[in-house]
Amino acid sequence: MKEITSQQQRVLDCIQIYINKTGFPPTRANICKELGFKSPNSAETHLRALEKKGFISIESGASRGISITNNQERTSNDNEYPVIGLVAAGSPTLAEENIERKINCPNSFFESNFDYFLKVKGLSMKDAGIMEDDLIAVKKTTDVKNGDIVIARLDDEVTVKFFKRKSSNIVELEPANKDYNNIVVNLEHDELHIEGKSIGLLRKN
Amino acid sequence: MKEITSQQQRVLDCIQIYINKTGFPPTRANICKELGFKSPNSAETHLRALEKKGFISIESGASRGISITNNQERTSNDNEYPVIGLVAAGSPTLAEENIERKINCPNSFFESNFDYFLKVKGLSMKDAGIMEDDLIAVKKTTDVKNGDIVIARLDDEVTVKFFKRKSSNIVELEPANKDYNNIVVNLEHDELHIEGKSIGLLRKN
DNA sequence: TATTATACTGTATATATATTCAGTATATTA
DNA sequence: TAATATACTGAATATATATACAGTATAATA
Repeated sequence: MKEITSQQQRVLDCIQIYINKTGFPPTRANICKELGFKSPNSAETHLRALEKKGFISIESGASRGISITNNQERTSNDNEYPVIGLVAAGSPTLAEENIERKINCPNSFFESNFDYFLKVKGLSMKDAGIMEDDLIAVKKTTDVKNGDIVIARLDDEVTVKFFKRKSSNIVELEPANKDYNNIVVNLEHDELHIEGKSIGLLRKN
Repeated sequence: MKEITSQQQRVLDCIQIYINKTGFPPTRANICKELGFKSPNSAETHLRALEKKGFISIESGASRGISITNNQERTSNDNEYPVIGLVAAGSPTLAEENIERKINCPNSFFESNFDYFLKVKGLSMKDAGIMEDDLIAVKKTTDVKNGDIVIARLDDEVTVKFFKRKSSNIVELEPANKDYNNIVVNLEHDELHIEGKSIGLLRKN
């Protein structure tokens, strides 16, 4: 996010105030009237500058097609949670390219704090009520107990399963669907990375 | 606030969703496209009806000059949604004694507005990923389509099922669990009251 | 029975609006 | 020094949009 000039800030404020007051964004002419400009092109150029700097987005051709972008600063706010979709092999889960979108959600929404939403692929946890495209609230931790629903990484593939420690060296990842088999992991040979555990679920019909 | 018809509700929802998605209200043409109308006047007349009933206000002459009226109910509890547990026979669902607690949640959390969370009892919708003690986000409406997950009241008992209209008089309430049977309702003899439909789900492990 | 509300299609049009082009001027950067 | 960003005025225009008008049809209400 680049620097904003004082005039551009005035225009940005004007847009926000107008939306708060009326429920819809202003036209170029509205902005001119509010700020005392005499040409609609004054507003236009400011809007284009704000768009270029990422403060707003403008839908081409649409009247009043201005929307204020929720920028990174607001995102770092404590209740914008990223939604992680398909995780590219080898890339860290929370890498930029894996973030599908963000969801605003109160911090104390689930029983415990969590770090991101994971979009579920497949039906391997169907009998635990976890369906395709459900969003799992994931808490990043390696402190997992038997019976926890964990997000595990095996050979660059991310999977959601029940966690079951069989012995000091053997861990089983157990699906909740009889069409799938348990994944037996021997920690001596295979690298198992526990990304975190599920502490809740969100579904949008 | 007068009664709203199902079509008017669809238009109102469409406006809210459009605003959530784009940041600004739709034009008449936008609404037509979303809802399949072929004439802009279809949208226009619905908008005028919604305005007359107080659900929206329209600024004359302004493009996209629609704003959704925040009525008293919505204003009083900003985003505190009640959790409804066991519903006492014969009592209205949202009666004080049925409210277990409240959950703070952004208004635009699910795709559409909703009215309360219903705590699920039993496993009759297990194969749809709805488990015991899950919280269903319920939108109060009688405008339901085949395949919708509806909250229905039959003989003072509240149940969550798939909705399936078989004929003008026959409605089937279909569980998502082969251990349960369809409930066939003959509207001539039995009284079926649709409380609303599920628009999302929340689970806390 | 007439009236009103709902729910549409289809056409037409005045005007609201975005957007381009032509200028002027100042300050900053390469 | 040339180029670029900022900050405007003023005029012109294609088109996006609200809105009226003419219909059709059904259901509810007085």
